[in-house]
Amino acid sequence: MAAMHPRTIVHIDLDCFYAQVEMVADPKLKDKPLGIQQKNIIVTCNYPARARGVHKLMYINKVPKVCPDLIIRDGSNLKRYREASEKILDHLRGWTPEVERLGMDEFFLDVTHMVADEQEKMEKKLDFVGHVYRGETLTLIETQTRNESHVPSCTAKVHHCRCGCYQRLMTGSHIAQRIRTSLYQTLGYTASAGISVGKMIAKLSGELKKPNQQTTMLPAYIDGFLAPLRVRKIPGCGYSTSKKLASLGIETVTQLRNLSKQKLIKAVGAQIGGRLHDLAFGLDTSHVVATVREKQMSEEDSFKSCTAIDDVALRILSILRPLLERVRMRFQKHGDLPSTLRLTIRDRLSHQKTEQSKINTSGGAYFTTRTSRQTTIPLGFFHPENKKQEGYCVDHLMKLFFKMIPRKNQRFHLTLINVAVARFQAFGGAGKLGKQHGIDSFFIQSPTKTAPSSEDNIPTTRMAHLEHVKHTTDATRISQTARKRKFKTPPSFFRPRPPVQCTSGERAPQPERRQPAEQPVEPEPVTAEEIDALYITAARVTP
DNA sequence: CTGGGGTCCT
DNA sequence: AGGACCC
Repeated sequence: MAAMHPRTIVHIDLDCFYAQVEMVADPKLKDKPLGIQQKNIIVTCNYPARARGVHKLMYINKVPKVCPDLIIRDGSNLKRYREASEKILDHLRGWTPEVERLGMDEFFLDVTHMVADEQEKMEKKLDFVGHVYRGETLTLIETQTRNESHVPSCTAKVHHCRCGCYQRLMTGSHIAQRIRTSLYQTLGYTASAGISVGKMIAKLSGELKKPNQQTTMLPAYIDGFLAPLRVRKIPGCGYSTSKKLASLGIETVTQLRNLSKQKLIKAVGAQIGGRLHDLAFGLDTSHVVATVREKQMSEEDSFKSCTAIDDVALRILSILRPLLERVRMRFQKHGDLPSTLRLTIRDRLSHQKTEQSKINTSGGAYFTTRTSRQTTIPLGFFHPENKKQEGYCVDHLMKLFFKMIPRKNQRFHLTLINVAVARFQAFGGAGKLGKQHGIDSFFIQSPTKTAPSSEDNIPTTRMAHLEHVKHTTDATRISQTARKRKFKTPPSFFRPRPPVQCTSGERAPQPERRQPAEQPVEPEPVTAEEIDALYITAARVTP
């Protein structure tokens, strides 16, 4: 008979990740209260700081009261955190290829095979290592069983699962311990872990004892553990879903269990409803999906106010540069390039009206909603040898911006700008080939365009102008100088060779998804008239 | 007066 | 393109 709980899943959660990265880099910080700041917020902090009352997502102005000597590090540049996360991911993959990353600091490992291997080769473990949920009960039962004395029937029932999961989880707890130890010894990071028979329950188990500890959850205790939890604790049941459930009078898992699947699905949709119903009973068959590369890359910046076009362009530029750098690094490593470029904004003015309706319908705090526009771009566009990509990108992004803020006179009040690239595809086989064959061989002139003129330098010129704008505030004067400038033919764009072959062999076959208009349409850079209009608008909008 | 990322579903 | 979720 097939085992009822065949898998062993380990969830690894790095302790206060950003803070730990800083502490590993600078051990002096280790025992002092440390907070990581982004904008006006302490996004995370180490445990000494937590002992003083600092917590995640705490406003910076609250800090002096609770912890005046908090050491603060700036966390707005995520580079080192990304790198640390990659190292950790690689390290974990050394133990098993079945590693799924969630965010930067959480990892699911399916260690079923490791457990099986170990059980074949070695003596079976006789004890758990680390915490076991309700382990006292367990010890009591074992002692009593050994002594053949009376075992209360209800308790005995509880830990009795004959499918073999008890032994597997015992082995799993040792594997988790070894992984955590090696993580600490090789990279210096501590983590908490949860060990159980499914992803959700492993994740929830790991939260029971932190930091730098681990907890195993035996199937017999799952139902009892889940019963009193708020539904909001269930991964996948977020703010919105839990509000919907609350409106039905459902706040705990027990209440959720008493709602029919039909009603649940009606309330929150088939996907989430179905999942949630199962999860309420601890039933979780979702697989650990090995993490491959990111499917999109983005950079964003938030701020109090951005109301002028020039400001938009400059902010876009400053976001764009590190993003392009990341695209280059990825291309060097994996030989793929993105073919989608997206601009996202948060505009106070344009969604002010919806704010009211949002409050009315959802009855809660409004979330400033984001608006985005995206465009397809020829694959070769992002090739490192395309020296003008920075300027071209600003062109595209400004066009996308004007799709969202269309009217010349329309005022706007941005509080966030995000630039993203997506739809990565293999380009030219590999990053290095470019040099061997001469980079020109990777580009073909777009057939929709006439040959590039020698004055194909508009973006560069305009970029220089943008840099100039940075040091001046007289928008009117800018608009006049801009108008005098003669803009010529739009720049040419590149197309890659006929596709070489996607390297995504490792991915499971996907349901056939139609690519939107694969022909890389001419991206249409901003025209001279539009640029003029842009500056005129800037002049009007600027106070 | 919630950061700066990401994923998948509708 | 937006919504909801995760960290």
